[in-house]
Amino acid sequence: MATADTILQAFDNAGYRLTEPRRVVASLIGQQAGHFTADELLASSRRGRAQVGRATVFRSLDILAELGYVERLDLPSGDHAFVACEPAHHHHIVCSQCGRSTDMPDSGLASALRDLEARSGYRIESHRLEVFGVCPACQAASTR
Amino acid sequence: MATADTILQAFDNAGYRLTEPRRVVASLIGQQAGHFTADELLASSRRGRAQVGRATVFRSLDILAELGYVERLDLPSGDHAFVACEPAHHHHIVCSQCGRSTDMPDSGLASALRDLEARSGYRIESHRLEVFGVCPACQAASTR
DNA sequence: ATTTTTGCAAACCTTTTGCATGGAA
DNA sequence: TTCCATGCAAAAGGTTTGCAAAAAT
Repeated sequence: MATADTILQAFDNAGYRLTEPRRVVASLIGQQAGHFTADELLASSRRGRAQVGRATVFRSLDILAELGYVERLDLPSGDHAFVACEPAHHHHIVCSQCGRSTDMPDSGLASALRDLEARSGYRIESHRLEVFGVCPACQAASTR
Repeated sequence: MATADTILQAFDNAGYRLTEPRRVVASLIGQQAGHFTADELLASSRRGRAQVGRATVFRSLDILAELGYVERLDLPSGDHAFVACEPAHHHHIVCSQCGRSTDMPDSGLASALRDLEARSGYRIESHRLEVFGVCPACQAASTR
């Protein structure tokens, strides 16, 4: 998962200026345990001393999503959320209890898609897989 | 894909009353070639003689999504759309040109997920796969 | 008769935008 | 100094809700 530092660097490398609000956003994202909404990020900035405007939060998340350090997630509830992640194609498995997400190994999905491509006749351009479940830690917690 | 009749029956079987607006919505959905938004459905009702209120369109789509005759789709553009479908677990492959969607065979996804479950330690509860590409017909059309 | 459903309009929420000010390079 | 970024507040979508009237059972 991308850390605050990694995210800051990402802004820099992509030619964006390193501003105070962006430092704050980077740090806030680094602190999120699981997925978070734009509003939650905004709220947590308001809880601290370093405040950031609503528009800036959205603008920053936009950029980071573009750069791949954050990914948009559509939760089963219909809410839109984000998770911090590495900028490479991958999928997430999201814990439905704690919201934490793990990058998942491809586990045969790629070959399944090639198979599908051949069978369906579609030329596949992109895909999106979201898996929801209960993570090991939450399973352990509920057994206890 | 669910037809207008199938959808009407679905309302009935689930204990909802068969009203004129619901008939109209069912028929409009039956006419959609590919995916459609709530607003598009509303607009197409306005084009015809049979009008339906905005709220009713949303309420009907809610019910049908619940019953599984329609599925919510998150397009790569970020828009929310729906597609008519059969009420069984399945995935869609959506044409990025014409918007039509086909139910796709499972093609190894299930086993890939079992593998993932074993490897990640998560207890998988649900998943969501959306595949986007160009359908055979649109490929042919662009070659021509 | 009773209960559900509708339609309208207002309320809501989330996200975007215009624009003048402030800050980074 | 120049250009980018911020923050505000307003606008814009899209979706939901309260409520009285209308329709289905």
